[in-house]
Amino acid sequence: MRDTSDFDVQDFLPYLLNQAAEASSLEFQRVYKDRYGMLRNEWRVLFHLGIYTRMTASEIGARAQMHKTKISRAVQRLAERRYLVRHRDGGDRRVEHLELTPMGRKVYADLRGVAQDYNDALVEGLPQEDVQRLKSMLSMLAGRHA
Amino acid sequence: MRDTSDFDVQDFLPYLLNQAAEASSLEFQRVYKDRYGMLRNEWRVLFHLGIYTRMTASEIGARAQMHKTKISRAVQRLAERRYLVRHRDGGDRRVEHLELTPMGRKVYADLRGVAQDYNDALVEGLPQEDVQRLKSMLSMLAGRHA
DNA sequence: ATGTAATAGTTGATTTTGTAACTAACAAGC
DNA sequence: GCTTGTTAGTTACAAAATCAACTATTACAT
Repeated sequence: MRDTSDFDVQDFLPYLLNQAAEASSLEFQRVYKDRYGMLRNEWRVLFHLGIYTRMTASEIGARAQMHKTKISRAVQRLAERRYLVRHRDGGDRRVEHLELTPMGRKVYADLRGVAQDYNDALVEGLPQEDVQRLKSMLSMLAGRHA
Repeated sequence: MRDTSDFDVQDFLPYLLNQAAEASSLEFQRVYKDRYGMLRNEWRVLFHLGIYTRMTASEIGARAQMHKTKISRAVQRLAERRYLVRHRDGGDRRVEHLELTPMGRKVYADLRGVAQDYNDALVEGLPQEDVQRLKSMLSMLAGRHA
């Protein structure tokens, strides 16, 4: 039934990572989708603005490793829903500073709470030390060498 | 600059997992794309057939956690390129047993080699024990939706 | 045997993403 | 001043994912 080689899909790290990422995102994804009709990229932008209060699209792109077109469209939809506003930059008229509206902050606060609970449930039962090691390995693999 | 809460994107496991998964898949993705014009779902199906020699679409779906439309379309393209063939089932005429052609096996062997090397490079420097623990944690996270 | 449900896999309509080209603004060299 | 290059962000079109509906076949209960 098995190939001669001992290499299995389960040994291939990118595959395992994708499986784990998809499975672990699924349930939470449903929350922001059902509750606010948001897409993943919109959630990511919202999350970043919730944490770093004021960012440009490029800054979000650099930090979240998202392509600028994804950000552009996510920002557009979040702006339509009045979850964020765009501010001009004093010196550089190409730049837009993004900030959550009070409504956007409310949505963020709600989802952050869900995310926190969800995250806690995910690592429940695992030793704190293992979780810490997992996170640092994932950060390393993600390429931001933490 | 930071929100009052101490919850960061980097603490949210699904986010970290997605970042790591995307980053770690990128380079390998380019190989099967550039070398064989394959998509990720096609690579996944090819990989499974390379390992388990003979599977139905449903079996692949169950094992790889892929939706049947993804598999259907991936199989279609792989069949067009003569990387696999479909065999009738003796008893059940709904079922198709899939198998790689010699050409398909050659492509699989090539890509498996690349995958192995790539995987080795990814975990290079990390203690064997840590890698094993990472894999088992990822399997756990991939396995159960909570 | 016959009606109903379930399963394998495909197809079509709509959404979402990805790639590349685009506009607008700034910056640097001459 | 001009030309050239770079950066911020948008838009257009093609590729792909998603979701639901569909065909064909088998299973199961009455």
